[in-house]
Amino acid sequence: MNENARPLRRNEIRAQNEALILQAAEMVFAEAGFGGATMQLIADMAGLPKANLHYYFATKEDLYRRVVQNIFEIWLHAADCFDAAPGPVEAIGAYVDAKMEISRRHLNGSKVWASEVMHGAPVIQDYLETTLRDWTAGRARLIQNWVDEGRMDPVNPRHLLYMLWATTQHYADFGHQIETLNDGQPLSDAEWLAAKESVKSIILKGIGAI
Amino acid sequence: MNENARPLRRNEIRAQNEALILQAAEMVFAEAGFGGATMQLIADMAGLPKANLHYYFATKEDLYRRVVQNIFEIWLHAADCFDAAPGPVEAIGAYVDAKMEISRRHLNGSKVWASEVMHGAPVIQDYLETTLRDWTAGRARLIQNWVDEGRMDPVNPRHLLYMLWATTQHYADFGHQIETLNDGQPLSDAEWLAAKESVKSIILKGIGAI
DNA sequence: CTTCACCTTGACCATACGGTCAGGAAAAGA
DNA sequence: TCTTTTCCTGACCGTATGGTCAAGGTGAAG
Repeated sequence: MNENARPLRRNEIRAQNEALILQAAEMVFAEAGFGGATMQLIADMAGLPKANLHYYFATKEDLYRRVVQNIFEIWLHAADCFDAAPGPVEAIGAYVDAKMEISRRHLNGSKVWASEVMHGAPVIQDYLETTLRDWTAGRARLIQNWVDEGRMDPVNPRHLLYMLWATTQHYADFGHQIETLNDGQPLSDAEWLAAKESVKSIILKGIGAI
Repeated sequence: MNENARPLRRNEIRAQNEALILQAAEMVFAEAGFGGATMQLIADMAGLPKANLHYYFATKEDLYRRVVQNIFEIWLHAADCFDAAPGPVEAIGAYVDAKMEISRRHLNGSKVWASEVMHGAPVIQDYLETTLRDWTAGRARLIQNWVDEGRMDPVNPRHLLYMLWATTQHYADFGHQIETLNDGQPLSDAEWLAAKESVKSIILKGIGAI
């Protein structure tokens, strides 16, 4: 797999192979689910012998856990723009943009994440109960402040967050359905833009922020 | 498959066992995914020997297909209220109500459906390309009419439909996450009502229908 | 009662899966 | 150079899975 003539250094080898395996695993887990995924398939996808996977990741669960944690990090990071913004319009607008971009750029990761939660979060339950719970509480308070300041309608902050998650995540998880309804064509750049704008405008108007 | 001349008692046995198996299968497929589900587990859940499952459903795929088709019927049926309504407010309001009820009453079915679509719709791709495509085109036209008549803002009908699907489906598929963020408690009747009203009011206001 | 189609199930089978391991190759360190 | 550490992998193993089957049970039609 290493076409460059230059021999790789130790830490380079490890980093490269782990990344290769994680990428292949993300794809296979997204397409087949945890139960349907096989180490052999991931190995083939990564172009490595199966035994080599077990050298870097002891078990299938370990590998899966790493994939889930990776996407969780990205998912949570999209929240940064939420804090930097001066008001609901900018915050929610930027958040929708960021999450739509995740749905588009990390399609497989998004699916793995959805699958994990859907099956009861067997490996990241603790994250949900700590990191995510804290994050959500903080953002709900922020939204409540905007409500109290009269900058938007008195909506339930949690249900608004769920709506943001749902609408943006949908374009990844149900991307296949959307593509089928789009005459089998993936959404074009323009259509992605239209989707983003549609989501943003309906929600922002819906909560009385514009 | 149905023989009309067959004595009633026999039919009852078959109907009862098929229903039992389908219910158990729906639960196991929802919790473990297609790949993670095992016939043995479904059999145990149904209180029948494994070989008996294979008497009624030749293969795991057959059983899975039946589960998916069942929920698809229910899912599509929720559209009825869409047509009977005189305008966007009533139609979308009733549709959200119906779909939220499905998320609540058919939680496992909803998850199986989501999982099926997420993994590329291996068994119901033809439904997506025929029944669903037709249904969507019809509803999109209806919405466009309302737009043309000035009864709502000029939103993209398809993205509005995706938003309706996403927001309602989310309460099933990500129900575990929502429950975790709700201090580990399932949503109460009041909270389900609040969720429904929240979704309806934000979307209806967001599209300028109220 | 006899017959016959339908239902039931323990035991069994081939396969594929996750995981292991011994031993060799290659880089790093001395 | 020689030694140590890390990396690589074909061959292998125990187990669990989807699926089969033959033998026996059961309701009801004739």
